[in-house]
Amino acid sequence: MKLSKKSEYGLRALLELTLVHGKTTLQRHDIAARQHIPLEFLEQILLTLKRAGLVSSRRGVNGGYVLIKQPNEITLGQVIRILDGPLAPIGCVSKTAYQKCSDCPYANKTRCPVQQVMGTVRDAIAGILDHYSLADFAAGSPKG
Amino acid sequence: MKLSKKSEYGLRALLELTLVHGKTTLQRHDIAARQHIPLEFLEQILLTLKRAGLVSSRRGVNGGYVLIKQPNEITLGQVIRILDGPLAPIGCVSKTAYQKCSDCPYANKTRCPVQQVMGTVRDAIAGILDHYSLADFAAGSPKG
DNA sequence: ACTTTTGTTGATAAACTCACTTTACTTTAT
DNA sequence: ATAAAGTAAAGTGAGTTTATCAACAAAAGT
Repeated sequence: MKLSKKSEYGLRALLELTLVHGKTTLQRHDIAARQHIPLEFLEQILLTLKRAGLVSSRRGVNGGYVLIKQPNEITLGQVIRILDGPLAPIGCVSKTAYQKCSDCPYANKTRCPVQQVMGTVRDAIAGILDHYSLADFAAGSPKG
Repeated sequence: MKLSKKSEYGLRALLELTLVHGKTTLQRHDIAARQHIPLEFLEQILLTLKRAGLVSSRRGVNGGYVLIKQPNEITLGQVIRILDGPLAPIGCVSKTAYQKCSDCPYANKTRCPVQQVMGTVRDAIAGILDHYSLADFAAGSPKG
């Protein structure tokens, strides 16, 4: 049940971009310095976020990164799915990346107890993370 | 945000023990066969559960494993913590195994946004898993 | 006593993932 | 041209996951 460093750094990076959204761009090393993220690892993460369409960048001397969408249009759930994969604790309860369990004795039959509980866990996690936007995140609001 | 095979197998094994609780004991290979768990891996898991005081075992010809506590006294949260460690997505929001983040720019200062959200996620997960007992699990009830 | 059936323990290991690092570009502004 | 920036892919070392194997220890039945 763990969040990877990759996702954590990704969220922190997007937080910084949210704080300057509409005002200026931020360069890799600015983000890295402000959030204590290893520079080269951060590059990788920003690149993934770029491919996913969350940020855009400009090369060259006065380049840097900017958010491509409005902060209230990006949820933490989206970000974590991009960087870490599905939120669900187990493939057979994922809604965005369902995978049937190959060797489960309950597979395709009556409903599996594990599937049942983990389904509610998934819904709880997604319920929070998919309703919590970058805007909420930056504001530090306790609930989405 | 993933559940390990170890925990999944552990839950499935305890499920079988719950189903026969008070009636009979179950041997390793019975559990393994019923839930499609690799036998030697299962041994390891049962041993961990034994050390944690959830099950006991008897050797010899009519030996096997039994639950040591009542099924409604064991929660899925306990089991997963034993086999997988803390439920919290990140060390600094764990209640059973807190660890302060070493290199977070918000460490010890004002409350960290990441910590804030992940705290609510932890509470949601623990809220489900710590109120869902093996008895509920075996009954297949949709809510704990 | 002896043998069989079982559980216990520790060592080993393949496969994979995580968290970076390195290297080699390409683009842009001046 | 050149220096500052981002792009891209591959490499790496440590650790975790998911097992497997073999030797050992205890209990039951004969």
